Amino acid sequence: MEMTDTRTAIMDTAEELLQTRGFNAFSFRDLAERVGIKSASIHYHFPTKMDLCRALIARHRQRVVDALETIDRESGDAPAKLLRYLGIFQSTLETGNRMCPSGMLASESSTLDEAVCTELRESFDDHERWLTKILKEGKKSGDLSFDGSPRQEARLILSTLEGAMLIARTYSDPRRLNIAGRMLLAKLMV
Amino acid sequence: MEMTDTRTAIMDTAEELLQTRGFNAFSFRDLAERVGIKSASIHYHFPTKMDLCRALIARHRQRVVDALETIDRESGDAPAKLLRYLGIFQSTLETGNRMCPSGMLASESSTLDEAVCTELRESFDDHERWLTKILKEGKKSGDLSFDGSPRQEARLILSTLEGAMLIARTYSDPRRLNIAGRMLLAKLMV
DNA sequence: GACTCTCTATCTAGTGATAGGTAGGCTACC
DNA sequence: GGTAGCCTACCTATCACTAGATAGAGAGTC
Repeated sequence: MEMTDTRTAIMDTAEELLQTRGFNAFSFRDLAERVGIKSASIHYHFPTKMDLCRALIARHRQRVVDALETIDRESGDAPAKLLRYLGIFQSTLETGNRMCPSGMLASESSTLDEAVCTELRESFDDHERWLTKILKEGKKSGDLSFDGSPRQEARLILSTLEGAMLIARTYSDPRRLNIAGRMLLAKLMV
Repeated sequence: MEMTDTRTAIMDTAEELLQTRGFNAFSFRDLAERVGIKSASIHYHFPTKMDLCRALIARHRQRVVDALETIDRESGDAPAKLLRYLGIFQSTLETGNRMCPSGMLASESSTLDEAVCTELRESFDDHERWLTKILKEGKKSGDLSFDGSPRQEARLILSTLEGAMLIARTYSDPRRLNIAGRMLLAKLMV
């Protein structure tokens, strides 16, 4: 019907395939069959597969930024915010054993456009900036305690969660991520 | 099967391509051109691509197990062993921005054989077993200190290193892994 | 109301390139 | 003379992508 509906359906389906299979492991035909159109029609909305990739990562970034702002607005102290942050990763993994889109693209980064890689790094930077802010906040208020710099601790948290997702997915066991997340949080609240 | 020179050359080249591009992002033709033979000849040594994948992961597992045994034999206390363990990951990343083979396959696991997935999980189990042993050892001797169970701490360490590799690779910056590794170690020696 | 023109969103049909894999032949060594 | 190792030549399937046609909606003109 409307351009927006189909475009959104393509992106939603592509995002699911990206998160479950990887960007190089689904074709425009896979996508088209699921959406219920022909593969040629996808090219009308996204001229090349890289255009689709750019759109996916841009939308994902925006959603993450929005989610983090919501956490800032609705949650209380730093530990509460971090707990909700963990929740994002957990619910991703629990929804069809999906990997974080950024993490998946990171593993395929050598096969992607430079423009996509830049956007991908900025996606990780979004997480890093927010975590750094929360860690500073928590240290100042005395709710969190850690030895490294907030920026380095932020990177460590993100690395751990991405790695835990990657491995938990291999075992199809979301509890692995859950336990890793809770341990991570416990170490910050000693 | 004999380990002829060609077979080894195929595996070495395939391993490099697996670690840099991913298993689904290189073809038998890519492989053949680099080795200096025709793609049909690769099928003589490895009938299918999955056979090649199985051989790669089996060899990788053996090498990891051997490397860990060497560390056990040559290194002193638990912190020294963990430091050398980190060195394995760092040198992998510093050699052409390579990802750990297991980590790369993990991201592609949904496109792999069940047999390969099983071997992949066992590969992670190898790390987990060794780390668990070292952590128990270090706790007993007082060289290491941590709150979680040795097994859970082992999983956390492996997750962090895999995730840090994944992200460091995206930035082409091995120092990110180095810093993550050193922070991880520092937290165990408080 | 009927006409034309344009735009959107899709289709059919096909491109050249490349994927993994196969059949059968050549050559050198035991 | 059998076999190991590699070759040429080819297969079928699929890839991202394109050209050109078509149906429908909307706007403006008469």
